[in-house]
Amino acid sequence: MGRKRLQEPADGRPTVHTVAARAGVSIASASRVLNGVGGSPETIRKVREAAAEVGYVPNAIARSLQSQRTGLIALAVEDIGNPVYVEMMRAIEAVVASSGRQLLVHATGGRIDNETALLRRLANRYVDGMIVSPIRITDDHLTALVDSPVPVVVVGQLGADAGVDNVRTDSRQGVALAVDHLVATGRRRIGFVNGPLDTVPGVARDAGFRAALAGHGIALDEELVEVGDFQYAAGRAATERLLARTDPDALVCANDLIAVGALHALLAAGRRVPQDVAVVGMDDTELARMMFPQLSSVSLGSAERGRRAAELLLQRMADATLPPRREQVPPSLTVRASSAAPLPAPRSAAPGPPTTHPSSEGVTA
Amino acid sequence: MGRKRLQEPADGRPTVHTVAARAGVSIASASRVLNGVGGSPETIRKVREAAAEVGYVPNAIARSLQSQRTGLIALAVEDIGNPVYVEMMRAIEAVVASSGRQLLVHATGGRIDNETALLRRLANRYVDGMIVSPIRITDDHLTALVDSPVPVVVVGQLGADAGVDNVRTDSRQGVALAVDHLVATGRRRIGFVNGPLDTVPGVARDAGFRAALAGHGIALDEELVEVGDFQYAAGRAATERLLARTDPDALVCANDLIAVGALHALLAAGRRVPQDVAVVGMDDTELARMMFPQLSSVSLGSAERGRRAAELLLQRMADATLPPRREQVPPSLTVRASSAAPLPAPRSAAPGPPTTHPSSEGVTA
DNA sequence: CAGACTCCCGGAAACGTTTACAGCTATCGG
DNA sequence: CCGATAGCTGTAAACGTTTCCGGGAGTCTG
Repeated sequence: MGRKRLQEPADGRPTVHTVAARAGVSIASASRVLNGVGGSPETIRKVREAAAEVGYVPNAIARSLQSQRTGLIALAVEDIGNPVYVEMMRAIEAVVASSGRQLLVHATGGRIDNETALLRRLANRYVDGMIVSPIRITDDHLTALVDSPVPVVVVGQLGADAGVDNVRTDSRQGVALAVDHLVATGRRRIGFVNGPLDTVPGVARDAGFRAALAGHGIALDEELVEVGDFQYAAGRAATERLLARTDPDALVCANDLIAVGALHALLAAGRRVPQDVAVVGMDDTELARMMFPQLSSVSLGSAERGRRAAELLLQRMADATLPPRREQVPPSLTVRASSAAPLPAPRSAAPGPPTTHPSSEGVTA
Repeated sequence: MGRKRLQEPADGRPTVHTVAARAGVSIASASRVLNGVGGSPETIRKVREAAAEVGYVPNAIARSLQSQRTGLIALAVEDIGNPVYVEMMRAIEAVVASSGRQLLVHATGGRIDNETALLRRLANRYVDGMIVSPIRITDDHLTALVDSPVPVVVVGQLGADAGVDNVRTDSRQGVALAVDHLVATGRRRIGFVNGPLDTVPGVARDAGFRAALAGHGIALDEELVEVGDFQYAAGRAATERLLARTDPDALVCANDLIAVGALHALLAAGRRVPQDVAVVGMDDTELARMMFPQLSSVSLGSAERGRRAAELLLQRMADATLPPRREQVPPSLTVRASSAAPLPAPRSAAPGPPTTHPSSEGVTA
């Protein structure tokens, strides 16, 4: 029997050639048996035996090169420490798993170059598709998205002309829901703790806050606005700065992490929540329910956005010729103890539970 | 010019053949230029031009098949919603990134089959190495670990004979630190809210708790022990059950998520923390500092374990012949407001900050 | 000016798998 | 008893890249 190539690679790991040689059959037969397609009983026995003896395990890279698919899907988010991305990830994971694929997550740490590098690297066929949720978007970035070799779906705001599938929400309206609720329950000195203004969500929420106040005919006192990043520590520090110079009766926070920081700062400063200051967070993550008192929060439908993004991606992977699609998930407010109505003359419905009973499940607006 | 193969694959994406043909050079030259090694100025120009014109992007899978490496490292954890894994991930990420590789995370959801499947799939060369932190370990699992085609490092308890690199802590001693502290500050009816007893950390912490109490000559009242899973909701529910039947003056919790649940249940039941009940968490995550009052917590050095695991992995990837190594990171206790000494006659040092000043940074034991 | 050396290039093999194709044997139907 | 057919097998090509090797052209040295 003339062997045309090395049976055992330097690596030492067996290949299909090793198995075939040992079983005394061709690599084609070996491959067929190993894939469970075809083969006579005798061949099957021999190949199985040989494979077991040498401890054969197929090389997925080689298989992928041949089949042009890896069965892997990637999700890139900036901060995996933010529970909102965890919820999104879980929703995506469910869809992805049900399609028989596996999900891999990468945290970009908000470093834009990192995210672009990831796109260029992973998307070069290591994964069959990708979902990214950027908070900053540059042109370079957008280019990388558009001519990615594999399908990409974006979760977040993106221009209609971007030519990329995307699922977004309306966080301006989300902020408006919070403001409306606070105004309706008698609050007037409403503060706002936002994330960075060089991020897409940051500017949207800022605009939403200003518009909502104006809509109620309330003049905005700039002292009531603070900016940090989207983290707990920044939210706490920003709130401390804000409290040092003025006296709000409510705080709208640009996400739940910030809201938790604000709550901490308020309680540490001796303010009662919600009696003295009402707090409303955003994203409606598990964290909001974990606090005491539980935090009211505006849901931006992250799980739903994740689910839809995953579905869009699977569809596009099945048919690359689909036109770019945009979907939108509406925000909704869940009122909990941190903003239950304490001030005189709450005109709206939603009487809310007594603030001393924080285990209430909240009232969705 | 005789073209021997299809220049444009059905896929439509350009390959190095496309570029070479367009530039009028061989694929060898094209490849060299694209990798920045060799080539005359003229050739370089032509190839670069051709590549840009057709929008060439290299196929990483094919490259990996040739080079036998992907530059990717995977981390598998059970619950990415638990901040302890986020911290571990950040530490790992830092090491991995500094080696020029990229980290991918996979959440197994604690489903053991899922984790094994991941091992068998990813480890088949999609990644160059893998760090896993399982909470349940079966024989099947262990087998998959041991004869994985790529290096694997385990974060967590593993028998010395397992033959796999691993980094672990001593969570029995961790629980002991918490109990010692509580006893030293005058607590006697110390409760314990644990995770499932079919997990490795679950049994270790249970054993640690019993041993520590015995060490202080305190008889264990079984009514003071509750079990749930390692999540917030379970911690809260377990604490509610516990409070319904008995009356602890302190609670040790098997992780921070449980501790947060316990804190919520205590406050909702009208107990003062720490005056009526002291609370100590475990893992010392960011969450502990976010609470009000801030939670005392036993650090199990997750960041450090992550860092070391990553280093072990990189070493093994460089030299597969290394003998299996085991490293251990000691636990340490950080005392914060939730267990500051309120009961009479605290014999130990660590006077602790007044409980009304929760922004203290804590005292490390 | 001859020989040695450098540089660049193209052909071809290799990475490990799947699969189209053709040939062979054995069985079946007429 | 012979031709068709079904099932199995092996050869070889293909996936897209990198890289070894030999040859040719140009440059430098003596």
